[in-house]
Amino acid sequence: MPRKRSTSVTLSDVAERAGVSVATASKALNARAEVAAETRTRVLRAADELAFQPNALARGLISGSSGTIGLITDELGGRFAIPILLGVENALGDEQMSVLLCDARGDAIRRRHYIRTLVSRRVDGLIILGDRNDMRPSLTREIPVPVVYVYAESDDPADLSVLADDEGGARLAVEHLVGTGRRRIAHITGEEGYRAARDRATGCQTVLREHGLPLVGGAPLYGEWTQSWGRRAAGMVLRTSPDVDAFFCGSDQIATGVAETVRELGRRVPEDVAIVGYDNWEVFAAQCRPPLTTVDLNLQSLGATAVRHLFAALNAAPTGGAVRHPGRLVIRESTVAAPSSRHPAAGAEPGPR
Amino acid sequence: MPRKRSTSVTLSDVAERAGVSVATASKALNARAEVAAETRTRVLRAADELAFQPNALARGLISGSSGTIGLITDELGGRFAIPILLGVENALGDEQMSVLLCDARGDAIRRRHYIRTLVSRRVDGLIILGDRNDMRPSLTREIPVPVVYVYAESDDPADLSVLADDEGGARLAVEHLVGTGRRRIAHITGEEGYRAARDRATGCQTVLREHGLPLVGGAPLYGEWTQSWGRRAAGMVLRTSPDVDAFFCGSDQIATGVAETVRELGRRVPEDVAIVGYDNWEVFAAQCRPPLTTVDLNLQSLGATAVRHLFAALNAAPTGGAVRHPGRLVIRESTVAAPSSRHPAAGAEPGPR
DNA sequence: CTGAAAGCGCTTACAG
DNA sequence: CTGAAAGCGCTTACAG
Repeated sequence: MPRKRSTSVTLSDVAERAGVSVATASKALNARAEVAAETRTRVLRAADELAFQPNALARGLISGSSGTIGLITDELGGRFAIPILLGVENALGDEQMSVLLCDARGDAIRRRHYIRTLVSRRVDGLIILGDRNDMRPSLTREIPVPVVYVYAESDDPADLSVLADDEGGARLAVEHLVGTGRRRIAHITGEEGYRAARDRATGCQTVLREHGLPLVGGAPLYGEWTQSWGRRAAGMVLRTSPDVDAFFCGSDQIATGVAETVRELGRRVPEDVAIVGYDNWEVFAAQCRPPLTTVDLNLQSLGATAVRHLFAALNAAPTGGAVRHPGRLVIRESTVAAPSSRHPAAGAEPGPR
Repeated sequence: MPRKRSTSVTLSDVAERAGVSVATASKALNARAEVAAETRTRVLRAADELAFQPNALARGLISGSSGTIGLITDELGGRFAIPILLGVENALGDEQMSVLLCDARGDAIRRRHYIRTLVSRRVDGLIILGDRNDMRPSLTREIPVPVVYVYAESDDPADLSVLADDEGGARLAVEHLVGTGRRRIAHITGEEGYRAARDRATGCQTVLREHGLPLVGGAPLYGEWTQSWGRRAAGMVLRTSPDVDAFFCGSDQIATGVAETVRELGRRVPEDVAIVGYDNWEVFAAQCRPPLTTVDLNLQSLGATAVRHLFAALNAAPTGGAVRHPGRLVIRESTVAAPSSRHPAAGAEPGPR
């Protein structure tokens, strides 16, 4: 419990210094029309000299709105929460809103506790940020303010959920592969338990079917979201289907592992085998040998979209349903040879700086 | 601007339903002593039935304290902010405090704006979270509440800064290498402009000097914080100093690159060459071939420490100075051969699941 | 043990 | 154009 705060400058301090009433001071500072220009200047100067900062708590009490949004995350540590969070925070800043951050760590008790706290703090709305694109139980019933689910879908169709468009992202990737002449494409991805993995596989298979192409190996290779799974799976595919000419991978980590094995088994990327990752996680995608073509989920803009929907719900009747936010393809050298590659031999490392 | 909120349940609703005054209701809910047990039960039941949540804004107005802490980050996207943030958020939760999160994106204008906003919201204290351990200008003068700097040091010695102990971390790493018999140690690290890089180099060189050992190559190899720099630098060292028997790296990313090159040039890790990373960034450290021994900065507990110091400052006269938070060594197979390594040949990949 | 009253810092009709 | 008054939802001396 903090010690009693040193009293800060208050509106009546400003009013006194400007020689007006607090009512007039308030109007002057809030740029209401009915204040004489000269009076306003005086008040503004006084406020400035005293470094007056209006008490947002008092304002909130009156307006019934705190100017804050609660953001409850499942797992901040994951690699999806942060970009989304950044998009949310940025979009809220434009609206003079602040974000109260709570990390529930995937614990239902904690989540409940945080919801109570945030309601008590009179947040104007709530964003529930999931750690995977999957379905999850609605929490809206216990929350008296508008709620938007992000990177997780509420199981109540009356709730609004903003999701990454995994099927669409996979389409972009595989269409790119087909468009650059690949015909023997395999799909190595993460755990089948993730809807994201299944949706990407669906998008991949749909495109192949549209082009009358087979999926090498006959089925997606589900496994783990790790480089080591990428290495192993690539080894299996290269052994059983040596004519494979492209890998579409469920993540950049997997793609990095795939690239290592392809390289070690003596195939050239992209000349012999193309590789596409997913996530555009720079530390992997840009540092892979060669750098990875990959799908960027546009997570920041997904976060901003969520905020836009939340504001719509604050101002009007909320709408439900799932919004799929599109990704984009980032093309690097793992699918298309660099314009001026001096040494076609693998292993050429770019120079410093 | 949100629409006028649907009026929420208020203390007088509770009081009315319980048949008491708001004053009594307040006392009952706050567990003050001077309330009859029977009255309290009645009030609590009424509050429960109405799902009453006290208005934190009103409470804050009275107490002069909002029960929130402002957290201003430089770059949430970096890999250090999140673990620290988690530690901070968790420690604050234990104290019933919420965190208002603002990402300044390294922009001084934004930072100023956020400081004003947070002061206006009457945060009880502020945490300034840097994106590198370096020195930076103090902001304390413009902030009327206690401030703690984390993962960045204020240039005003009267301010309190909590930093990662990079020199100590490097000592742990190099002492481990020396202790396991390495004598020809090289140091490959990131940009010299980072104090973290320089401090780690200092720690490394100090330990070597204490043991009368040379630094292979004569000086630390400063470069970039990337795998590709690790690959290049390792190639250089192996060419010019083929008797090198260990690499201490400034990051796990660099170490990953080093491991790749060492492997490709036919040396075994750890038999011929040991590698130590820095950061314990799991997606790199655990997925490296072989998994990396590395220094964990204990960032979560660093965040908790910062909160502890902030609370001390809230309750008493603040103290200044820089606190160095210790890291710890995480030992994996890049320095010590696994107990039962069946195939000493490189490339053995662990099984699935 | 209970309740009426004052007040936290501000805004907003409403008189003047 | 300005200011006195009421009120946002709560807590806290202070009477009773």
